[in-house]
Amino acid sequence: MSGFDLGAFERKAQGRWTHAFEPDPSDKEKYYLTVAYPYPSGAMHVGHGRTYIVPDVIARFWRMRGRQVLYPMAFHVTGAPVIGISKRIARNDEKTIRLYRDLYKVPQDVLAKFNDPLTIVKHFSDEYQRVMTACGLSIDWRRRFTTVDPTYSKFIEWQWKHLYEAGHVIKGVHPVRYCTYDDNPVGDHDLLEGDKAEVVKFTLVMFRFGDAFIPTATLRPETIHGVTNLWVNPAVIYVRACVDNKPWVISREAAEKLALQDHSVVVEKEIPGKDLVDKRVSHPLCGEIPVLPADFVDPDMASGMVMSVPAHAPFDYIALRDLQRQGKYTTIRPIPLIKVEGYGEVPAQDAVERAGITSQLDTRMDALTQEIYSAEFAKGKLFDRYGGKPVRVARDEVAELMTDQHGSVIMYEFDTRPVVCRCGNRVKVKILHDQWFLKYSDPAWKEQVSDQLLDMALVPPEVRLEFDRTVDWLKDWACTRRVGLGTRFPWDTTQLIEPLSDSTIYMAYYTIAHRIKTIDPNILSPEVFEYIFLGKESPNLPEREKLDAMRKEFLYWYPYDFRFSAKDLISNHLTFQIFHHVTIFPKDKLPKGMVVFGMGLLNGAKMSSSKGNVFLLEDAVGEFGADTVRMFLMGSAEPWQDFDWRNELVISTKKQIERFYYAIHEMKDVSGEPKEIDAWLTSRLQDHIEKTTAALENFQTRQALQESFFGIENDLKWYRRRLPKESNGSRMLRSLCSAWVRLLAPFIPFTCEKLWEDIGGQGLASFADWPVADEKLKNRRIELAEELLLRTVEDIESIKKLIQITPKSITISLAPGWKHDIFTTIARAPDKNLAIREIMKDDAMRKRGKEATDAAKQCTTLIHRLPPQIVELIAGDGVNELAVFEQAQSFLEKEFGVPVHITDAESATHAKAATALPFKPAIVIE
RNA sequence: GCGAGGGUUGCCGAGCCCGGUCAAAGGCGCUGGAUUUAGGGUCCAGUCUCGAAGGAGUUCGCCGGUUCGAAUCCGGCCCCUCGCACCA
Repeated sequence: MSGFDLGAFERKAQGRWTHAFEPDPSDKEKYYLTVAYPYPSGAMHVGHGRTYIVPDVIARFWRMRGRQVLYPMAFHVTGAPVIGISKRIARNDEKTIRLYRDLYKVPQDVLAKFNDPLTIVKHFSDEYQRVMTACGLSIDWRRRFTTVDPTYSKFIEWQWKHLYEAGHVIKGVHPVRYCTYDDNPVGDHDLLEGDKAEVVKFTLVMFRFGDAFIPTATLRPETIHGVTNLWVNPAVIYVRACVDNKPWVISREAAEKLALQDHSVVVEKEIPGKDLVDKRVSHPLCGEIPVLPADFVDPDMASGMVMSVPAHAPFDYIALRDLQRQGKYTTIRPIPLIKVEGYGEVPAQDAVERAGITSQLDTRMDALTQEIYSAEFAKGKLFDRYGGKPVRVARDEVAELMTDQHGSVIMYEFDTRPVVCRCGNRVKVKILHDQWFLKYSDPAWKEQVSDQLLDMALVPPEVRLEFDRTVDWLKDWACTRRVGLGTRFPWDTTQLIEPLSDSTIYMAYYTIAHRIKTIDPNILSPEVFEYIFLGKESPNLPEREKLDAMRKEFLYWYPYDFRFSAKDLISNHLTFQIFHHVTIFPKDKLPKGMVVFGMGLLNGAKMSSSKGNVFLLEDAVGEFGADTVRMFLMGSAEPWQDFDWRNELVISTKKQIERFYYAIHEMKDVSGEPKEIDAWLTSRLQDHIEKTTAALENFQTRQALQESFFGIENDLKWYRRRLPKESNGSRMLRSLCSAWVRLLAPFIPFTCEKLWEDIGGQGLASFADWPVADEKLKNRRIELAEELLLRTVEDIESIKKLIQITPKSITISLAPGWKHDIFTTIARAPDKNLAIREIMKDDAMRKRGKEATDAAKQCTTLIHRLPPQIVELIAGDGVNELAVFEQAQSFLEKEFGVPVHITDAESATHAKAATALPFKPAIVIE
């Protein structure tokens, strides 16, 4: 027998698989699955492994079931991340270098070339292909492409033409995080600090100040009626600036920000904050008020000036109180204007005093402010003299009034600060013009998507709700970028199509990817794609033969059957792709299903490359073997559940494969005559085949593995136990070997390829026929008999343990016929509680008296404890218990090493014998 | 805050949708035993509590309800994870 050597199996199979998984259209029914293609900016870890192995298992399963299976792969390289990475490497950023050199193990000479972003993606996409192949993924690599290929760009342009013509592409303005130093919008990954900050809309309330205006930013314009003063920071230098041709007094920072937000700003002169103290300002809605000094005023917050509402804002309240304690401004009184449940006349005072806050600098002040803000917004109502409306209504109304009549404008600002760019500069909010959007907010478009979702299979079913909510919630999506790699936006070639927006219908591109490579990109006009994908003829189409071949591929493969992706893509990619599909393709080419994955954990903690908490897939494959990695990942959780990689569990998985390997070798040449127990094993095998098949049809890899691996293994254990001492089984085991190897082939293909050869299988295991359960080989009666025996053995064991005597003999007494009658009557009774009464109406039973009622009660309990199918069988044809035990007598004597007697209860002498019930014989150990 | 998912016995994790088969699968860990076992392999047994007869008792985040009967259904509460956009 040859030894167990996963590495050798891998090398051998790889040789035989070359070009094996490159399907073309054929007469067979197709099965097309896709995964979200990777963005190759780093090495693969075991979490990626699962993402691609799950579809591979499914692909292999359907391939063995006779389908023509397409599993393609490509690389997504559009966008900005690699640009950032290459820049950081170019300037020798320590952290980045360490990540790539030490964790991803990029050789020094390769790393040196990483200042070019395309080199990075080239390097890692080659690595991806190498590692994916090492994992045994049955991918058609002929179709590999990247999203910056010129032909792909042509395809994207065609796609966008459709979107545009459908009216889904619109132009607008959009506030973004912006770094004035880099002169670019700032994405999450470019932030040093403040990634949680959100852009919020402030209303600038314009106070008249001599010939100028002082704008104060607020989220609560309705509180204008309660303003008692403005706050200015005396230590800050303010400026007088001409904003949109009107003089404003604002902080220096505010001047810069306003310039980014569609305002013309010309700074005229500086004004020290202290010079503004005690000046008077006015607003039509609150009259004339003074400007007071306060240290808490932050010049980097909006306009740098604050309107004070001491009755409703804790900061304002405390600042005013502190001044008044010094004997200043004692005539100013907070002006309450909102009634809110749970607070007194002056909510800010109430809250501050309740919390026992004494200082403006108390860290709880922000939380307190938030608390009052929320309470007033949710439950607050303005006093009748201010209109009596709920705050949530009044707020918008007042804002509108101010904008229309009192010169208010909107200013964008972050809700938390600071927000700092990687370059160290403060990030500001800029309004971008010429920003293009995909109009996902369009109700008609949404409805098309919702309709399509109804026709799609979603796995697991719980995600359907999440998809529905996402469609509901989606707003317009800014779909162009100024930096990054990608396809030029056709209506403004200075911009690029944003990476999520160029990855929505590429599953269709896979069908032609290998063929389109032979065509000059320059002739790929929209008409060409119109023909390939929609069958629309136009005059003078070039390369007609190639186009026809591509049209044929598309028609054969499309639509895809299932798309696999991680769960965090539901709120964007997975939903976007449906939007795009419904716009471009006819109904019969729309997606059919999606499978959504859970996340990966490493030793209980979230996997994260940036935190170094990853285990590289290539290392895992090298250390444990590809089959081990596959089987572990498939068996540890269902695809949609989170899984946890733990080395010690992986090691035991490897032992399991080894056990399987040797088990097959031990069984493959066995030649004994079949016995009764072979029929049992065969019958059970049919069940495992059925259940494994059903599980894989539902993408339950874990369940499938439980059935096909552990299920069969446990049956074999019982089987061996039941064999006579000298026997090692019958020749029937050979067919079990064949079925077992094929059942496991999708999971551990390398080992199975080797075993398939060893047991004389024809061709590749990867293309062998999937086992089919044979109804004729199922034998419920034998299974029931074995079940009875097994339960009795377990009972004997537990009694033996309890009584702790050395047994000299065991007597098994079977229940008499009349107890079987009772059992059957109760089992069939619709109401089991009334059945006893019915039974006791029978004369024969009544004669037995208490014995009969006891038996009836015990039967009722027993029936509730047995699985319903078994009860049904016992009550039906039943099982000849006497025959079962007589046949198993030598087995039982072998098991327990003492003589075993079998009697029927009526002829037994021991008192225990009376306790015998159907399917539960009395046991007497002496 | 909004949206989605989840809390099971030492751990991981089935089961809950379709209430009785559930003291609750499987794996891991631990304990004991067997084995020409190299102290790491394999096999067997045990692993909530009690029990010298296959049984009984208390468990499935917390509280309450429905039911002859609830880990499973309903209501409330607490806690955890993920997504919330211009980022792949």
